Amino acid sequence: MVKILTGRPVGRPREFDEARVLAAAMEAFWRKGYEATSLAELTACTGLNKASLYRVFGDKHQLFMAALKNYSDIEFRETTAVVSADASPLTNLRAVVRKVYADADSDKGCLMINSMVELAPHDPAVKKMLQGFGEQRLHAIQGMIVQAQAAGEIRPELDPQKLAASLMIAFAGSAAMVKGFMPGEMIEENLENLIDSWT
Amino acid sequence: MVKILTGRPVGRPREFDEARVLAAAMEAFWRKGYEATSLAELTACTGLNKASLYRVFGDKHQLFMAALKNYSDIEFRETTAVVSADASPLTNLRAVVRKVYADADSDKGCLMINSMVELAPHDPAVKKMLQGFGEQRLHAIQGMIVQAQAAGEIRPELDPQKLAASLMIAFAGSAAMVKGFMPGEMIEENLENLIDSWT
DNA sequence: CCAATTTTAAACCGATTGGTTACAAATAAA
DNA sequence: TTTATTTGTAACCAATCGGTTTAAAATTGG
Repeated sequence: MVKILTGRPVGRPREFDEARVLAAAMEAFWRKGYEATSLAELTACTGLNKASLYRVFGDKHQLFMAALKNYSDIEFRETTAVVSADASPLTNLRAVVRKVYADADSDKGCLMINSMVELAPHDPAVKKMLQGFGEQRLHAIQGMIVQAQAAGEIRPELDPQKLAASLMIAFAGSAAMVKGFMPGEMIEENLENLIDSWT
Repeated sequence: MVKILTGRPVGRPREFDEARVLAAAMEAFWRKGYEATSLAELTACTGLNKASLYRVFGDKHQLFMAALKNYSDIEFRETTAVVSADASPLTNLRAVVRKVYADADSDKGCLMINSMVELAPHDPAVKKMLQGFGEQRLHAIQGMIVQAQAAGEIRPELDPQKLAASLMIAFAGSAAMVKGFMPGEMIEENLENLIDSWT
């Protein structure tokens, strides 16, 4: 017997959009952190009840991991999207910097940095996932720096690996400071100055 | 009737040292964060039972605030202690930088940065306290930079306020990155390079 | 010794936590 | 129309949460 592929699955159709639910959960974790976000809040902001949430996403920790991955995917996709083929490498790097700090401008900061601070030391799964995301970004930034050096826009004697690391640290610091201490403009200016010091 | 001042207070003598208890609580919050540290863990690591803990320090939030202030006091005192009268301003600044990143070298990071990320956006009392600690450090660093410029050790055209801000951001980023992504040596090198770029 | 005072220990508290189960509703396939 | 399958709702669960109360133990002062 060959199974007929009708577009519709058997059983009662679900009344929610999986992507929207994940986005709502991500927003909650982003705003309040993992521990401080209760299942009750999650059901409230997603509109789903616990049972549905569990069947689709697993437990709270699995849902969090999915939300974290979702955040990284979106952030990385949107950030790489700002580089344009006809711009100079340095111009593109500046665009990426602007995008990154614009994302973390609200007092929510960056979900990846928030999670690294709150969870990484005692949550191996989160730590491993974040290390992957970090490597991905470190290499992407390093690649852009190498290109800019080839184009003569960044001083060639500077080590691309070290520059990339310093930019990552500045990103992390920005995401932390914006949550309680420094105004966005001060952070923006600092990032611009950092890039300027490379030229 | 004049009250006689005998050294010993009336009533049953307490069996614990207040400073040691606060240090133990601080350590717990530092390692696991505010939300993830339960009263049960606090009683376990301090040795006190809930009733004693509450009578002496108030509720969990008050205890946390005391622990946070304790952390800041200790860190600031120890850091300023490394500056020596006979060293050059820049040498002292380098010593401070080494001390700061040495403190955050473990994967516990820095309790102030941890708290800023976890709590500041939705805890006004914590946010206000951290802003105070931040201003204190910003001014101290800025003062050292001005001194170093007067001594001709840092380029005079650089804005001391901006340099101090960039160092604070680098500190915050270091404290975040050490918790899950970057090895201590990479962070150390980055901070050294930052200071070098000012000379 | 007795009264006042303070600390300790443990039982106790309602509320909330993350998580499950039982069942009715809604659909496709037969 | 019946059966299988999946979803949504809500009641339910034990464990833990932060916090309080009660009473015994230990001290000073009279």
